[in-house]
Amino acid sequence: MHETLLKNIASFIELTDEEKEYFLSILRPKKLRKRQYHVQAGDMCRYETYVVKGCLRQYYVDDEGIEHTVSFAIEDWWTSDMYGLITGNPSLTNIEAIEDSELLLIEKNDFDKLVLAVPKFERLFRIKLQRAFVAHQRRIVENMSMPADQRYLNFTEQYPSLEQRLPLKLIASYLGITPESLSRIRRQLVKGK
Amino acid sequence: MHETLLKNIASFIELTDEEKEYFLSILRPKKLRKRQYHVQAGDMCRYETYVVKGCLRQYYVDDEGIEHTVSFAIEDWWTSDMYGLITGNPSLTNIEAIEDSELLLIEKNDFDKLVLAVPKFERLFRIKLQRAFVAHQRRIVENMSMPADQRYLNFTEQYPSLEQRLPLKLIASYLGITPESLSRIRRQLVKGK
DNA sequence: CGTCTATTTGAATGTACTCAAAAGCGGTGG
DNA sequence: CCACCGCTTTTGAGTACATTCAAATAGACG
Repeated sequence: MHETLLKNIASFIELTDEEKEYFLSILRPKKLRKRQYHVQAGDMCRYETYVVKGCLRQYYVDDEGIEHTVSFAIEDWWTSDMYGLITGNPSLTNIEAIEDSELLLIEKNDFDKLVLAVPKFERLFRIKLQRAFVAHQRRIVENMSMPADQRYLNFTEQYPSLEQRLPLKLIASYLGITPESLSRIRRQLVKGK
Repeated sequence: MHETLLKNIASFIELTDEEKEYFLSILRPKKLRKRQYHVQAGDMCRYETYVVKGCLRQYYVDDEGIEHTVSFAIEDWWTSDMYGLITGNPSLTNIEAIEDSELLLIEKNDFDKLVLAVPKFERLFRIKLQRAFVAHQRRIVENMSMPADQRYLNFTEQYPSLEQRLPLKLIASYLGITPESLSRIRRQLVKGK
């Protein structure tokens, strides 16, 4: 059960059978239908989420009602409303299923106990956060330094599987452009070939 | 010695005297003159950096030679080229002193030993990285959803001390706009009052 | 099949950019 | 202490990329 998750973890830290069992015991499964919310802005989000199957999208809705995609999460990725999780405040973002999805949740309380009991998990998440840190910085710099067409090309290179699975509209909202613009960019790229 | 740093740490974790001593023993002081590089793109950056005094700027230079400020670090902040640090590859960014500065460095090797020996430090950095994660997401969303003038206002609210200390040019390169644009934005804001 | 949403296309608009030049400011050396 | 030099900031004019608004087309789903 949950081999992919354990394998993922094993690439960072080595666990005893006992620790594995403990870890697995705090996971709570959850299923979502396409278009269903996992977290809504205003909710208390008190868990980390691991995606077993499917695809989630985290997005922020601005004052004008425009959706800005913060992140996607597909199989073997983690997601959460980190803001809500660490501050205890209501979430600022929505997380919804783009496809029928199967998740594993770790409640904040269980998470806190886990990392205290088994510091290797503290390590695991520290390392994962460092990687996210780098990815975030990269995204920030790319958004500042590159025109939209190049950002789109980077996206398709970096996440080819996402490119396939996602509607244009959502990719546009991740890249920070309008669907119309992305449509035009794609046309130009096809023509250019 | 290094009371501010210890106080900062104490707000996250409690250390024994022995642990404090161990921690302090691995810190390496470094002084920089204004305009001096701390890290240059292409260097191996093998340390975390804590700013005792002064101000650093981390920036990326794109293909067209334009500088994009990734982060600032003033007193009691940490900085590093996280990419170089975790991959072992040469840095992609430059870190330079904007003012005469005093730093404390933790070598990667020492850091790795530290967090293994004292998991509380693993915890400390995990928590700090979570906060950085939230700050990064916020910056990404703001860059996507707000016009430049509002982003500037947010910056002045969020970092009033930085606003005072930094030349316009550097703030512009952090906000992802040209110095000319920021100059015009400031004029508009003064007029608007 | 019909409805609803996503995508494409067009035309007009706007925000921020580039290029160029002037004014302001700070540091350095005579 | 002042004059000069270099860098920063301001201002102007023209431009470009992406946007908005509107409408047509295509696709998905019941």
